[in-house]
Amino acid sequence: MHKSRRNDKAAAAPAGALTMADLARLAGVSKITVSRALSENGIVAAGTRDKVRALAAEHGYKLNVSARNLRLRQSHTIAVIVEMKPSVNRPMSDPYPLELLGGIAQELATANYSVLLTTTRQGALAPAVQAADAVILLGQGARQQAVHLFDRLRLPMVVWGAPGADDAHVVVGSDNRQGGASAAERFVSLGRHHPVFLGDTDHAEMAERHAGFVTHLKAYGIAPLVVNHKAFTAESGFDAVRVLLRRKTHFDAVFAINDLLAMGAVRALIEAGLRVPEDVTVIGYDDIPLGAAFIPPLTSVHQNWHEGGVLLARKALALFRGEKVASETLPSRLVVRAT
Amino acid sequence: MHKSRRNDKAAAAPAGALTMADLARLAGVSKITVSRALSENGIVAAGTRDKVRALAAEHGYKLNVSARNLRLRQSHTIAVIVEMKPSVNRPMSDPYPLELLGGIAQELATANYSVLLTTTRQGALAPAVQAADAVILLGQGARQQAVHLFDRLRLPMVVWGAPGADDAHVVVGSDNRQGGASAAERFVSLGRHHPVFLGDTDHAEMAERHAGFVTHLKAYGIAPLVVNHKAFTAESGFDAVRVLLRRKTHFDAVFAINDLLAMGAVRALIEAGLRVPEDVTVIGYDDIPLGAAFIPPLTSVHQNWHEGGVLLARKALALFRGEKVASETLPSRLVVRAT
DNA sequence: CGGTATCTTGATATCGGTAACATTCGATGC
DNA sequence: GCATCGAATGTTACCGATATCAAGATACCG
Repeated sequence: MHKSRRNDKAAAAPAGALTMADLARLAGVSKITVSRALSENGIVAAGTRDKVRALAAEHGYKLNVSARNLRLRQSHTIAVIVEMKPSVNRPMSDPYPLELLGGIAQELATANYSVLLTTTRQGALAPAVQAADAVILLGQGARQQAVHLFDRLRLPMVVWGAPGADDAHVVVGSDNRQGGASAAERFVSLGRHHPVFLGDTDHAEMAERHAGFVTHLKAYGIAPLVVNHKAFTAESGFDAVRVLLRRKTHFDAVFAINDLLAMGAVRALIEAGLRVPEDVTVIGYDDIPLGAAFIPPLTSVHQNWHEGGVLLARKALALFRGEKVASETLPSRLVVRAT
Repeated sequence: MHKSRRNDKAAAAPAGALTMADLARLAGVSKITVSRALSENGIVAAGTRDKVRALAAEHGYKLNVSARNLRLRQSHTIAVIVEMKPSVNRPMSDPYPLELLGGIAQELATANYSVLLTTTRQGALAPAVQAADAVILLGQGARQQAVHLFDRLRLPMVVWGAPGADDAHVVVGSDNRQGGASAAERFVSLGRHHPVFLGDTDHAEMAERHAGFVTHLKAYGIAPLVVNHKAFTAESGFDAVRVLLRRKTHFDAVFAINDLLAMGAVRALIEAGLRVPEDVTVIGYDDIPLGAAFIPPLTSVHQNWHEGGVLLARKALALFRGEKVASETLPSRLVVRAT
């Protein structure tokens, strides 16, 4: 009554400043009883519980998360660090970070956890990141950064990407090697003997696709022509294939490590008067929506990003709980369409 | 020494359990002195400050954010709610939520704020959301939801979208009306007299684009053919144009409210033997990276999402501080390429 | 040299919850 | 009828930081 706290500052933040103590007074019980009544597994008489809950609802009581986190010594928060590098040769057209994010958010929400989002590019990490229970790292060149962060934060960490030799941290990713193999498999089953691999073999994930592709073909005595290509755009795919055609290279199949490259390739082939897939078969990677809407609809290797996000979240939580967690690779599957 | 706290649970969370009190003991000063030494504007002797800071760095001291937030009665957190509706007719290929998110994260980081990410789709909001200092809402059908949330949370809120009649909350969006007008402008300057509008006029933002487009043309006595179209995919753009061609509709320009639609339209035109842009000019909307990589490169209306994110963040913070904040519309601009 | 102004540091209380232990009270057993 | 048990609730003490007010140390003034 006498404490005119309501007149503080903007009265915005402390507006709903109803605490458990207030609620306890209203209900004629003690703080702890209120706490127990509101908590899921508190041992309270049904009558009291209902009364308290009704009162809480009526007055719009909000639990003070900071207080609880402080007392419980945990944050109920997982930090997600997204590497935002709108690099020249890798347009941010990829919907994948957002899909991963969606999966992560969904899974963590069901576990009653919050997602704290941070992007690199901004200099320092938000201070709250170090308070998180665990960290999930998304991004391409994430590897070195990951180690760096790990040392600095000393937090459980899960990384999205290609599993590497260094197993310093848990990695979740889709099976790029198998993806490459499934493309090879299809070429073989179609009787193609002169396939071309189009992509950047220096990139960790792409290297996996390349390895899977080459290895599988080798079993059939087929050695693909590898066109090492740094850029990831449709235009560069178009150009690459045009160069092949101009040189009169003989090939009857193209596996591009990315749908844009594949679409560019298809366009170049058609423009040169070749038929797709009769003369040359083309397989892309990522199965982006545009590929399905492409004309002709693109055959592509699909990755399940949403599920990847869910998995990342689960592993991060498990890691925090001190459970033993292993890296995991998600299967990818070839979606056969018209090319 | 005697407190074997280290053996708690997984020893993961309380591992770096170095508190200010510990640090104070090490430095031979009191807690509050440590607090002041670490805070930016604390009044402490230079010697003490350096000593404390060195000690903190050496032992990897981490500030307990929960404790500070509790004491300071604020969360230093802004909740971002992303409406994730992987609806059939609106593929999540749009990179825009991620770009907005990037802008928001960047701006908030410089203000030393954290981003708490939540998606709809998950039933209940994370409990931490109500602790946030403000809320930013991203998503298409956000409008009704927004009001609902506003009432429930009683938090300052900023919404991304088209400014509507109801000014219950602050809205940031790009100028769809102007975007539509700039497409019209280009058609006029090219001397096109039979333009087609392709898109869903029921959708708030699209309706704005339509209005701008029609209004601008009207000044020149031109009435476009409006093809009301619910879907947002390339395929549906393709189909829509094919229908027009089959009906022998006469038109020399197409304005699609989305790049995918536009690309589908271009494809249909080319397939029908028409030349783009000589016979029919096509303008898309959003200027997605895919469009630039399209063959031929797509002319499109560009929206500055990153800046939009920054603006959303700024307004959310201002709102929290109790400042007067108005809705704002960002200019969009036509990027002329080959179509 | 006494006294006050300034600078630096400290003791204490507090933010809003929850764990651990204590207490009350009715029910049950013998 | 008395002891015992268990359910329901309360008391107290924290979690780790910071604001407030007070006190000690040092410098400066006439």
